[in-house]
Amino acid sequence: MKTKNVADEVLRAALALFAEQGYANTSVQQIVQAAGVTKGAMYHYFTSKDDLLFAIYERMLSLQKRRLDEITAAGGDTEAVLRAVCEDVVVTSIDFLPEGTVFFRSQHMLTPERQAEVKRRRREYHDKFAELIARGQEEKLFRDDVPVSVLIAHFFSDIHYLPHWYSHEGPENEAELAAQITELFLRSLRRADG
Amino acid sequence: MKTKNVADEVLRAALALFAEQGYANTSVQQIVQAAGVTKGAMYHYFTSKDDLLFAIYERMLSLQKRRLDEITAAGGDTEAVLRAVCEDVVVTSIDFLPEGTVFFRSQHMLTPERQAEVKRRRREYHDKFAELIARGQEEKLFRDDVPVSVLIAHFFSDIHYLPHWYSHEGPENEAELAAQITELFLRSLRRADG
DNA sequence: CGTTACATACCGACCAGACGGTTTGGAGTC
DNA sequence: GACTCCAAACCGTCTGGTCGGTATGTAACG
Repeated sequence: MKTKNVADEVLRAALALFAEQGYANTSVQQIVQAAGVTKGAMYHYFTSKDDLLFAIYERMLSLQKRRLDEITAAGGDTEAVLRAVCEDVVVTSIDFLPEGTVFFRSQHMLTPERQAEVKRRRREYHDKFAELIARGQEEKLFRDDVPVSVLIAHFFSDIHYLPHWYSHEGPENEAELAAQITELFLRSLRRADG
Repeated sequence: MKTKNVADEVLRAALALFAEQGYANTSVQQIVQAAGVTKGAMYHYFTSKDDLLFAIYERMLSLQKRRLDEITAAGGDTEAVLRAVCEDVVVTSIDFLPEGTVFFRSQHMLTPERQAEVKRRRREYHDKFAELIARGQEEKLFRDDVPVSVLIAHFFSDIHYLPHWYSHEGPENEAELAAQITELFLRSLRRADG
């Protein structure tokens, strides 16, 4: 149990510092100091500074994938499922705002192998998302005059941008915001004639 | 004339390296080496590494603002102006992809004063953009059931995301893509009943 | 035209300190 | 006494930035 606490505390501190100052600009010294442990302790649980960063990615990727799987497994008509997926990922992104900041800003700081791993896992997610849109197109619900890749980028851009502008002090309630963003996306996605 | 070349060459090299490796991960040594000049020459024209970064921001901010001013000055009905503005900023962002990468990724590496300056200039841009949307709302063209701040974020998220997924080798023609993204945005912006 | 006076442009060796990471050693537990 | 867990001292490398010095240009003066 103590084991967990040290490693967790280090990760927590690393996340906060990476989000605030960026990965390359944060020293291992700062991290262990903020976590209240020593370098020896940290290097006992992690093999490198890079390892710390990847642990953050690992957590995010697993979480997102799990939630996507749960929602699609529950089933329902295409637009309802897509709406649920979109709203959920917005809410989740708000709940994990620092993770998002680090996630999108520091990907290029990972070792090439780990970058590839992150890319692979993200593509898995995108592909499953693309399937939903393709299904909607077959059902003549969604437009097909714009490439699916553009439609997907159009949605994920909102997710990506959230950490840059959303403030917990702001007026927006997170569930409400999720509904609004999702509605904007679905509106642009639907056929004009449908 | 020689003066210009050295400073320009340094900026060009810095931009490429910052985009590729990130600001904090790029050394002054690498920059001057890539530019084919010495550190002494560089520090003759720039006062610090930070100065280099800010010069990149300065160029981008000036360019965007100038283009926005030109388009709004030309006039026209609200949706046409907004469409022109949106398409232009997409195209410009594609033309300046490395600048965009650095712009969005390394803002937090600037000194606090310069961060504030960038923020101020960006707000200027946003405010002018917001005016267009407000005008469209008054004319009952655009929806008003979603906060303007959310609508703006919804559009700029696409701009922000471009450097992360757009590839010059890809199938998308830039003007076409600009039209598509703009159309998606406008569709979600218009009143449902209108 | 020769000479002095000064500015601008640039070189590259150099520095102090911070960096990520390693090693050593000891305290606690089984 | 073997093992886990961690503290602290330590190491070689690389960093942004500095500085003494030089090369080139140009303007003024006699």
